[in-house]
Amino acid sequence: MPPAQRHPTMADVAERAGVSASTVSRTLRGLSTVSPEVRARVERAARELNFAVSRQAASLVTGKTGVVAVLTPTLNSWFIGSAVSTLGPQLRAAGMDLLVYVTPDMTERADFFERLPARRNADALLVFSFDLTEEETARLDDLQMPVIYVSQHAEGCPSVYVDDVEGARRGTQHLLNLGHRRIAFFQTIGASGFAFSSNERLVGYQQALTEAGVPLDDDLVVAAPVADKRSIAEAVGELLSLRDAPTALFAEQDELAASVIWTLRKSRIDVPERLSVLGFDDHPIAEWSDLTTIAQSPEDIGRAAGELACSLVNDPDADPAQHVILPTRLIPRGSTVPLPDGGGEMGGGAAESGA
Amino acid sequence: MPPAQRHPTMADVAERAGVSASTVSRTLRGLSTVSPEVRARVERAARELNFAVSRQAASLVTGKTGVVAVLTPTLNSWFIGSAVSTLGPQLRAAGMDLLVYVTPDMTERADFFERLPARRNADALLVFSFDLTEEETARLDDLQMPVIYVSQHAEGCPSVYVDDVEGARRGTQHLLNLGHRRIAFFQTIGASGFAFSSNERLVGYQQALTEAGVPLDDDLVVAAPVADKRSIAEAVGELLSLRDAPTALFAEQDELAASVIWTLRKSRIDVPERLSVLGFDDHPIAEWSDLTTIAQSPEDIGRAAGELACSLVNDPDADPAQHVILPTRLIPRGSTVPLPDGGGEMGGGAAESGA
DNA sequence: GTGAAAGCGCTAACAA
DNA sequence: TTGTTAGCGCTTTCAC
Repeated sequence: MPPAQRHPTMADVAERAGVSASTVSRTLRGLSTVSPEVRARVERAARELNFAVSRQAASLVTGKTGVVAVLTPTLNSWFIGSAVSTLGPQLRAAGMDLLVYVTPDMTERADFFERLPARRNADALLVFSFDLTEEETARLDDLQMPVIYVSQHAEGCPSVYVDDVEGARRGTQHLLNLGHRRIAFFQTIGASGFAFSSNERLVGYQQALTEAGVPLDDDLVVAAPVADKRSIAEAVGELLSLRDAPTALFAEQDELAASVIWTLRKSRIDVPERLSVLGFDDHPIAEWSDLTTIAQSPEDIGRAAGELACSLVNDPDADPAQHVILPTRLIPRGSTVPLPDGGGEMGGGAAESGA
Repeated sequence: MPPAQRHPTMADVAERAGVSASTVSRTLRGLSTVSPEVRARVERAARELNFAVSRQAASLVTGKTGVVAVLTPTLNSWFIGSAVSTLGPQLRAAGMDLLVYVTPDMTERADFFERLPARRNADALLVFSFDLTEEETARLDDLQMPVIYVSQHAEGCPSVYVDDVEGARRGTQHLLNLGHRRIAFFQTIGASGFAFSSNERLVGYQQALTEAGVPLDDDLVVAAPVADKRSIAEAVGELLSLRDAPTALFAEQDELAASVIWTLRKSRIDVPERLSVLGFDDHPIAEWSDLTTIAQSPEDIGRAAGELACSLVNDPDADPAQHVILPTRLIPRGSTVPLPDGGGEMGGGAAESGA
């Protein structure tokens, strides 16, 4: 019987089952080279002793830690929270643990990059931080382990992200199909570095307009910080006072779109009657605000990232620069309506409503 | 020079610095028994080799993993996300890593409790899951490591939570001070198990009424699931159609309060003119909705939990059943106003507005 | 199919 | 102040 105040070891289990430690190890790892009866004895002994394998000891000899690390500025975000919440069970199913490095400000981040604690304590790193400097990225390149970029494209590195261009294109087409021709685009400024998606979405918007033969107009592209209601109100005001004011507005994110709607309603400007508003993300606020939006699924992204991590860790000849690009999906809600005099849906509309 | 495709070990550093591995170990752990010059040599060698200590190997001999684990049903929640986001840096500062076990559904949770992977892979466990069964709690009691309950009271175990009774009492007093006498209380049903807080808040509400000599009225206490707008609307409808309808409503959580406001406004019932609404939590939606609320700080809770964990791990004679009870704070906003004919603030009001 | 022995990278006790 | 030695709990040859 093992000492009371200590965790039982394989030796304890071995003794109890009347076998050697090697056999216990083989049994518990499910190697088939163990006879059924011995296996049963070992499993019973392990259960009775409440034995759990020590990752620490195992990793010392295998060289694998059984841990996937996540680097993120925060967990308090719809997107990241959802993605990581999916990631956890996903990794667990593959027998891996999830270690989280939260670096809300520059101090913590600098510390992380200086010590890079992940390097010895994880088999792979998922990067949820969007605004890394070149220097930081370079540091990660030396990491001797798979580094996967989430929700951002990283040249030469594995990454997982949604097709922002295509999503924004489809969203803009939806507005075009509703008869809108003067469509504004509202960007965010200085967000926590979603810059990659931001640009892509603008590109998709421009593509759709160009394809439809609608001229681009710089006056229709405005920007403000998501949290700054004042700037948002001003930008919206400027748009509406244009000689040829927009009849629809595509906000780069749902939170921004919701702010716009809130601003407009406060000024007694009806949405969607006076201005159709389209968002991006399908953030919970979109449903609350009855906002038409282009949905991305953080859960799918988390799952894909987890799969990618596992495959890169376990399969030595997995493509080390694999990109997983996930689709988006238009969710029509009440904030976008046909342009009154414009003629309503002009084809393609029926297909969309299935979403 | 160490082989290319492998992490350098202490032996590599030792060789490079011309000392023994023990000296490297001592240096890197900051033990003072190392001469300044040797220390400098070792540190330089370690830096040049890009060396990081392997927790796995160290823990094998020290018996400590350097890891604090968190058990949570999700990370996609304002409260948990904020708390864990604070916890991360906090632990990092104490040299510990943060491991997260996410168990969104019963399957994962059953698996967690069956294997209890935390037992060999962490020094302490923070429990963010609220609705554990007795059996599960018992299992955690055997865990041979500090288990800290967050946002819930656990008899005989260390825990961290806010003073819900006092918060609700103060909130109710705020409404009483505004002249309200018919004050409804809106509970949530079958939430992910915030049952502990829920009951406490009801108690605080009742206490305040009783102290003020206002009779309790069961008709004024209603309940609905947070997400079920239909039930919420019905419950509110019933309240307003009472012969002696309430003039104020205290919703147990901000999200519920926001739903109530939304419902009322939709039915053209003015808030706060017709009904003052008070929430609890200071969830971001409270600011959005201009909701008076009783704030709790998930950041403070996370921080306190981290401190508690560290002290229990490092200080063998720390009180093993310490409770940290944090205060709440009333945040007056636009959703609560004096009762028109009731006479307005009746003292104590000035003190509150400082919040 | 099973056991014995070596050793993963580190720290702790002891010796110098 | 520093080096030597032993060993943490496990996996992995290699015999049998």
